[in-house]
Amino acid sequence: MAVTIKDVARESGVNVSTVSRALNGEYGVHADTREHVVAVAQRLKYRPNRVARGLVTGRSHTLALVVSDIRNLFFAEVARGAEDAAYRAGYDLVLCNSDLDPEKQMRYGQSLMEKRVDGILMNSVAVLSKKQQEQLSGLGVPIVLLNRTAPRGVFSTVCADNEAGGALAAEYLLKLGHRKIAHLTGPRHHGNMTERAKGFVARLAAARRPVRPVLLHGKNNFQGGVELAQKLMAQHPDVTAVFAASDMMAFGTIRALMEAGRRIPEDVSVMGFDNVELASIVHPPLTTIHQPKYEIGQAAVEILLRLVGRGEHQGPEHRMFAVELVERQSCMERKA
Amino acid sequence: MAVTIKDVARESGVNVSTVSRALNGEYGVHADTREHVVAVAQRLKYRPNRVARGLVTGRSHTLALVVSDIRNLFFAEVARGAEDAAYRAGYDLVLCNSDLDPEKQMRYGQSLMEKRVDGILMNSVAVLSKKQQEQLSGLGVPIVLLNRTAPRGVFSTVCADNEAGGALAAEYLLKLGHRKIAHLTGPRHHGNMTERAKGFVARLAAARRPVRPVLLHGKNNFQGGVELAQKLMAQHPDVTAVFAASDMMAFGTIRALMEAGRRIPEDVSVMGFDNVELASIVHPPLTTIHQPKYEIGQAAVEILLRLVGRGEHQGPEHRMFAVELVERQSCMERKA
DNA sequence: AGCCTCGCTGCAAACGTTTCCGGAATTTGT
DNA sequence: ACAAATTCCGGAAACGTTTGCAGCGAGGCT
Repeated sequence: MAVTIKDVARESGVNVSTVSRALNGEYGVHADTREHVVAVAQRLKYRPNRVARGLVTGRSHTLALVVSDIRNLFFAEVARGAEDAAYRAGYDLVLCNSDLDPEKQMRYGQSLMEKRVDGILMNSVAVLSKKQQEQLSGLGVPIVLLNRTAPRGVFSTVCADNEAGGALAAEYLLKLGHRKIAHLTGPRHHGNMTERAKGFVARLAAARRPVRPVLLHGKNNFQGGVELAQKLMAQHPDVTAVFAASDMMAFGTIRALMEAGRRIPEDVSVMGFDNVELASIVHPPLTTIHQPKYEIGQAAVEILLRLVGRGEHQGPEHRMFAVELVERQSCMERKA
Repeated sequence: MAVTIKDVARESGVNVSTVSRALNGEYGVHADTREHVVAVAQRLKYRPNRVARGLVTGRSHTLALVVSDIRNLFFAEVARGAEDAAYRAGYDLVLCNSDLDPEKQMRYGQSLMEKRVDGILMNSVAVLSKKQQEQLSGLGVPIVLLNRTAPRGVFSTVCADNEAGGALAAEYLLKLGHRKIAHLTGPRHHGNMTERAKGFVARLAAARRPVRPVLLHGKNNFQGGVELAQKLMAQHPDVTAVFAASDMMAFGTIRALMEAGRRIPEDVSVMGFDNVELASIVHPPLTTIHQPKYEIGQAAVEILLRLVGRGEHQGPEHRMFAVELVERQSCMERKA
């Protein structure tokens, strides 16, 4: 059915090896024959079978992206950055949704291994046991993580400066005069969010008049924000500012607060983290910490590509992106 | 390095063909030997090389999803549905972002072909020329489209009942007593949106007192909504209701209208289409037409799987999902 | 003029599977 | 007990490439 390299060889009167060399731009083939061969190949509409090629070369020219859920705006943005970079390099990207389920994550690892993907881009290995992590790193395929909680030295990482972001938020809220402050964050041991919390409380503690925020853990999505905000109002009705660990959580808290009759930002200031597109759309427009999501995805595959380039993965690489505060209308000075 | 089927064969004292049969659950191998072989395979942690398998079977157990942009919430949701279905069937999904660029779309087609993907899930072929469409369908791989504008009989399709959705919107606005109505839609010849418009104007025309809406074309995103709304206010300041062809466009129009001092829904009612998660989050919560995005993705790969099952693609399949109106707070009765 | 080198090409092995085919061993039928 | 049918297994080809090796002719060097 499909036209193979043999057809091209027969049609152009040379050996398949010559065809291969001619088409792959290798040295050692006469200009004339090369020209002739490519002409024939074009005429026959020859398309090399990459599966066969992969079998002998050992590379599949495929990368994988394992995230918890592509519907999460953050990951969608990362995915786009990653895919663009992969496309430019002639690689393609298989998408996996793990829901942070350890079992699913390991199954993906195995399956991707069997497919001989050249590299894996992974959300996080925080939910995995030490043994599972070793199993993953022992797969022999370079892995870059989107946070840096993992044991250094084994996985590469690329992420935003979450800790600095948390500090930025703290500074801003402090500057506005807030003293009763809450931080609503994701599950315990969530890599990136843990760092945000760390930077946040550290900076608050380092203030001239230190403040200790109330800290609540919950789900990292809209509903989680709603629930935590309700809990917060019940337990600490006097807080005047809340920093949510993601924009989606911030949207949820805003919703819950407004439904309870609080005005944003007059009664309580709310900050997010991520700066997803909707942060500027929603009302009130959300003050948040921007992290370069697209660039993170892009950088991750660049690292991956470099790693597959030099065969046995040498030292892992690490890259961290700066974050910045983007001020909108969800925060204001504490009323005197 | 990696353990192959030969290692398993040697270690368990049988031929590779027997190992293959034992592991793949084929008939014709004694229960005892099978048991022994799988035990050895497990001990050696044997993982079959799917590339090699793919070479001989001709199937890669890989599907592809090509959408314009995964950051579009609609596609993210579709992608998740598709990936879940693929995962269950042991397939994986490669992600492609076409930006609706014809050249990029064709390059993806070629590349996916070379990788021998078993099926392709594609956003739309509306931007492709007739010749390009034929080229795609001639690739020999089943393709299912996410709209039904394509020449029937060649591609399979799955989509929501866009036309009915448009009609639903019209009915609702009519019921609320609106007479000055606008429809803000995407580019001309955008498959799904064209149908929405069709259903919308048809239903308005069929009313007891027919109304002819003003129709504006623009970009299908937030910014497009903003621009069209501004244009609308300049040209037709008297409209009391606008139906945007997507939620993102609706968000944009709401933003533009509010910035111009119009109140939603008191001064003008706004409807969307899609019912993305944020439709309920935003203020005011958006009245919109719900379409089952996750299920669409899911159904699409189910069709694909069926198609690859029966070798030469028989007749293409078509599937259409019902839509429904979800009423929130962005619309109200026209003031008397 | 002979030898070496070098550029070009063909041959064949290899990558790791699946699967067709045939043979041996075992069971069934009469 | 013998032919026939059946079950189980090994040999080998095939899938479509890449690539190491060797051959061969031509040209440059001494």
